[in-house]
Amino acid sequence: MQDLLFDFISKYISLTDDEKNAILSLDIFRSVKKGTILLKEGQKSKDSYFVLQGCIRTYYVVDSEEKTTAFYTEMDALTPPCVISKTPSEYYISCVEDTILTVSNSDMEVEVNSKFPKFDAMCKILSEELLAKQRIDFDAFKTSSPEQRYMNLIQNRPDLIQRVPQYQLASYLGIKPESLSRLRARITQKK
Amino acid sequence: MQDLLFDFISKYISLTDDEKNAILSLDIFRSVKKGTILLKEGQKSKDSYFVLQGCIRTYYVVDSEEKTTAFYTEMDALTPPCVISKTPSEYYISCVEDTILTVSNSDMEVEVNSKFPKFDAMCKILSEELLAKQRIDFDAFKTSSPEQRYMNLIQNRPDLIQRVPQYQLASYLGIKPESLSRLRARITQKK
DNA sequence: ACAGGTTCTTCACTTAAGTTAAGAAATGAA
DNA sequence: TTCATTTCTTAACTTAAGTGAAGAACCTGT
Repeated sequence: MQDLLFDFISKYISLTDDEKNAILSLDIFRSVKKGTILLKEGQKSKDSYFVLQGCIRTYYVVDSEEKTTAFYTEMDALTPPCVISKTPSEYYISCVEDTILTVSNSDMEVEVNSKFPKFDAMCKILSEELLAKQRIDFDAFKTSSPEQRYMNLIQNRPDLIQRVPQYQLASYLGIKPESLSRLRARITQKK
Repeated sequence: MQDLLFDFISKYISLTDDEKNAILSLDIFRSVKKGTILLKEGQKSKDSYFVLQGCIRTYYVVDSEEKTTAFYTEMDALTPPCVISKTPSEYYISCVEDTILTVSNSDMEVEVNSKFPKFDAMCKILSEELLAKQRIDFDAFKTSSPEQRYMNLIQNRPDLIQRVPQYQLASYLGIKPESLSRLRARITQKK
């Protein structure tokens, strides 16, 4: 399992065995059951996540309605905004499937980064890449209709459509579950 | 003018006079006229921008129609995704108003960052903060209707409504200019 | 001040999303 | 397996956004 993490890291920096052992000694691997809530609205947290297997989602509760804003699957990293801003979380994080992930808190990261400067360099590159990637996702969302967004999803993350409930997908696409249902019917008609 | 830049930097790190002079010697300040296009679709670029005064916008051209996705005003930093991915730009950047900004290319940054490690640290913090901020903006966009988005804009960036043409604001809100016009009429009715 | 262009608003009409409600299908636990 | 709960679909109706077209308001440069 940890090989998945090291494979990912090796795309950015190369680690010595010593460094790998230092990471392993942190005991950051966790296995969590479907439905587990990792973070609640109002909670403070210093934890960042990296998904090795499975799927987690972030959602807000507005007027007692869930609004899913993101899904994180294999090789996705998530540092909740509340960790950066040091304020209570605005949203929930829960497991869509049984999931294996790493949990690292920001104190640990400060320590590892000061011991291994190249790890710090990797984090910088990673967050710059994520910033650019997220910007492009945001732009694509803004400039397209719900139907186009759904088509994009089929193209770019076809697995999500299978592994995630429709009502969660709907708010991820910025619409209601009924609209997603209709939209899907419309598309299969066209073919 | 440069004081604005140093005031901004001082929120993150403190600079010695030597360091300030090193930055000034890079000759990064530019004054650009309204309408100037800083980056075109298809171009490659290594330039990042920091707006000291004025306003610039990013937009895509889809079916010969402009889709504005972001506005950058005083104290906003912009590193286009194409600089990170090292691929041709997908979008345009142009000046909404006469604007004073800094232009720094990624080679320069590598050099400055290796000379002044604390500058590198600032960049890391900045991109993490921007990532979190942008995530929150994206979530807010997804979970609200065009009307709510417009109300949010009045709250959070009232200046934009004054200084930016309506048709650019419309696509920024994810709708057509005609819809924005109606939406505004609807709101003034309600009051 | 004027002409030409750009930008904004309005209208009538079309299309799609929101809402409410009901029932079908799938899932999970006992 | 069965029952209860959750999730998904369908339908009728309401509301708002997209479209096409026209004219008003507003710059901007000469």
